[in-house]
Amino acid sequence: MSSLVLTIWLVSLTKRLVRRAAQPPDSRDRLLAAAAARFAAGGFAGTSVDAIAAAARVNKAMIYYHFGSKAALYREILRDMFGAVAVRARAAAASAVPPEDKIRAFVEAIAFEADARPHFPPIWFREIAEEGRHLDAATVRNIASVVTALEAIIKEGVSARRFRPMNPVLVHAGIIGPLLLYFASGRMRQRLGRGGVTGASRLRREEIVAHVQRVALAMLEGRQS
Amino acid sequence: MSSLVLTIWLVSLTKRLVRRAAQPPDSRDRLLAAAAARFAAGGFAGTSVDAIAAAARVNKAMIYYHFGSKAALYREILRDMFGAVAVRARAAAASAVPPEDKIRAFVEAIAFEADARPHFPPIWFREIAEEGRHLDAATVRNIASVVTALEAIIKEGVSARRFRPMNPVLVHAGIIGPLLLYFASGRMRQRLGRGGVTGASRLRREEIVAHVQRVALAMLEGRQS
DNA sequence: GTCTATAAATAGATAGAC
DNA sequence: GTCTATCTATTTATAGAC
Repeated sequence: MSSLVLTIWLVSLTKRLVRRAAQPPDSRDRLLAAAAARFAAGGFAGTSVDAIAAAARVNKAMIYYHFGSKAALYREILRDMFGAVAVRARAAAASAVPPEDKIRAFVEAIAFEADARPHFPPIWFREIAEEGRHLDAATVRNIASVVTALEAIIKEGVSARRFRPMNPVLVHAGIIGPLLLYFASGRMRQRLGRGGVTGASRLRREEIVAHVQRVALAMLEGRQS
Repeated sequence: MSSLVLTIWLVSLTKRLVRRAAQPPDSRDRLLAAAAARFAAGGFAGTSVDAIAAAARVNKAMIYYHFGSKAALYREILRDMFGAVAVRARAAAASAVPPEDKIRAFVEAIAFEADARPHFPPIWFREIAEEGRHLDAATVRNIASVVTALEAIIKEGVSARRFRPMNPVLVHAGIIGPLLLYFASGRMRQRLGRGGVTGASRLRREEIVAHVQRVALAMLEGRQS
């Protein structure tokens, strides 16, 4: 490697490090993280740009500098969120394992994203309630591809005579519904637990994931009607 | 029946009919109905009192006359909603049928309320996402009693050696999650259906209810690990 | 019970200096 | 890229006439 190239690379690295030292995470990333958390807790309408800027400890005008509008910032979060879920769901469908394991991997994929992006379950719930008013065409395609990935797994299982045919949307609801409910309701469950509901605060992540995996497989393997 | 009683009854009936003719449903009821629909579609923060008043075709000041504030109007809707669900869930648990039928009745109770109050699934989703910020103590008790009713059914089934012991919150999530998702996502499913997702617009109410009933019973009867 | 007018606070967004 | 100051529209809520 020529010393010129090395020098250029060193200079650019130094610049980046200096910038990071001055304002640790990039203001754009800080805004994305803060906005995701605030939108999850308060919804699009319930979250002001002032609140986002304060949570990110960034000047409000930076939202308009980076994203152009509050709505565009929100769309960016939706795109990232559903994009990541779609990638992981497609990966589960494409892996080289038996269909039963693909169903388990699909369930785990949703749970993984709920852990990686805690804003994802509440925001998904809100978007459902809102009838997808904020979703752009690309995001709708991503959501559709999650269901399509599940459909492909089911079809494969049916071809291999291990599953019986089922409406993929029905299976999807049986998986996504309980999982999102669990991940989005942490605080609510604790409140119910203090109110005397047995097992509300005790329910663990591995239990619900295993439960949803068993339920989905039991239905697909069709041991009852 | 004395003619005096008859006359009093006729006069009161006439008064009511005249009032109804002048302003068909009571302005209070119109506001409650309009607010429920708007809060479901837009959330608490996303719905203005102007929008509610316009939808109810009632003057905005009537909201403050009848309810005192936007928040109090919203709480009134939550109280009615969760009160009705709790009553119906407890009725399912208290009926004189075998535990299997009580589970089926519990599922049907949720579905019945989702039909009777279409604002109920989206608003429940929103309250979960919001971590129950708008819920007063009475409403939290009502929600808890829904889970408690389910717990009583499970315990009865366990005593009768027909169910195995299960965390009621887990069973609850498996029932409520898919049901709310189905009832809240009508428009979203149609959009996915147009986007090419198989069976998205085809899925019928009776299918999902029967599915959730079977799933809950399969888990409780414990034919697999 | 119903309505108009308006107060008071907060919202999203922009201009322009640095 | 960052910040201050500010414009404009909208928000919840109330006062007071009818």
